[in-house]
Amino acid sequence: MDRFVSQFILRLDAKGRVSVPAPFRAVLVQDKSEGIFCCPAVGRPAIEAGGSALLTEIEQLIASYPPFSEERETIATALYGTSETLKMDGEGRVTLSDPMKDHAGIMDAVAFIGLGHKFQIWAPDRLGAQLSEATGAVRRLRKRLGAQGAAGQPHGAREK
Amino acid sequence: MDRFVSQFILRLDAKGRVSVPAPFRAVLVQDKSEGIFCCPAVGRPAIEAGGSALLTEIEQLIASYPPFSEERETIATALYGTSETLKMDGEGRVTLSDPMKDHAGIMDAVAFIGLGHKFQIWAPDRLGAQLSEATGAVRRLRKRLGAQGAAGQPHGAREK
DNA sequence: TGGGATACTATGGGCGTCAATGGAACCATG
DNA sequence: CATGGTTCCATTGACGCCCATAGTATCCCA
Repeated sequence: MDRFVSQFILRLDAKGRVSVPAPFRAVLVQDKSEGIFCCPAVGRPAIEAGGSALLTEIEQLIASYPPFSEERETIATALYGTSETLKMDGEGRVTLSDPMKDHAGIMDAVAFIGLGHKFQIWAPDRLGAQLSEATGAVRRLRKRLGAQGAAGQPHGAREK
Repeated sequence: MDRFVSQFILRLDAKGRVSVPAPFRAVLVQDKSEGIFCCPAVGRPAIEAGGSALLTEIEQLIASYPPFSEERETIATALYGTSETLKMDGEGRVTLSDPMKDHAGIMDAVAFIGLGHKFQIWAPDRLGAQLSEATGAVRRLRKRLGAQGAAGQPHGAREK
């Protein structure tokens, strides 16, 4: 298990703490991540979170812009400036900051959803809407790829 | 034996567990899969399941989109987010999650159907309708091809 | 070729462990 | 002294793990 998969709904307790799903913790420890790196998701009411893999991805995104360029400064500020590193307590719980909860619209429960090398944190009801929209997009994608008929896979699958 | 073939009807016990067919388990162990990776089939009341081959397939699809792109986020959310890795107990049984059972309409029994490098899990009654439809599709396909070859899996066999 | 023994699969149930959650004690800080 | 944050402990409920049973197919040997 070296990827973040599946989704989990967890509740916040009275002190605003929430348990990180055990499978996710397992991925993080083998990633050698002390804490959880996270930042607001651009264009979505969600929080990007993950270990060093996510950090590397962000670094590469920033590095793709020329040094000292306007865009690079803007991107770097938006991502690094709003990011935080949460640390887990002995029971594997973290406390989300108010700006984060505000960005995602999180009240008393959160949904963790795995995205492979990273994961996102949503307000459960908003994630539901996003998910149905996303599955619809995948269905359209499959149709466009010509994978319709009996149980084919999305890419290829031509009889010869 | 390195492919999933044939179909099996198994019952769920009181705790919601179901035995994975022994022939399928044999394929999974030589695939070095810890658990069974599975996700809802798009557009069908069924569950896609398999080992690392299925995971690789999804991974490649997602990797074909640039990081942080809108499409990639959407696809990853729909595929990774709705998937899970079931792990088998000592007797080769797994427990399907409620969302999965709900998606496939599974109540007290399931049908495993082999699809080569992966397999699907259906509610037995719904699979019957799907199968007759599929055989009809194959018949039409053969007619078009001149009624020779291509009588096997709908998505073509992979040479190894 | 037939009968018995054997191996294995599917299924049922009990028990222990771990994760999620709540709450209390303890330290730092103003 | 008050307050907020952090660490530690306790409960409960689910899940994983183990053993038991039955039915079936296979194999071996007479």
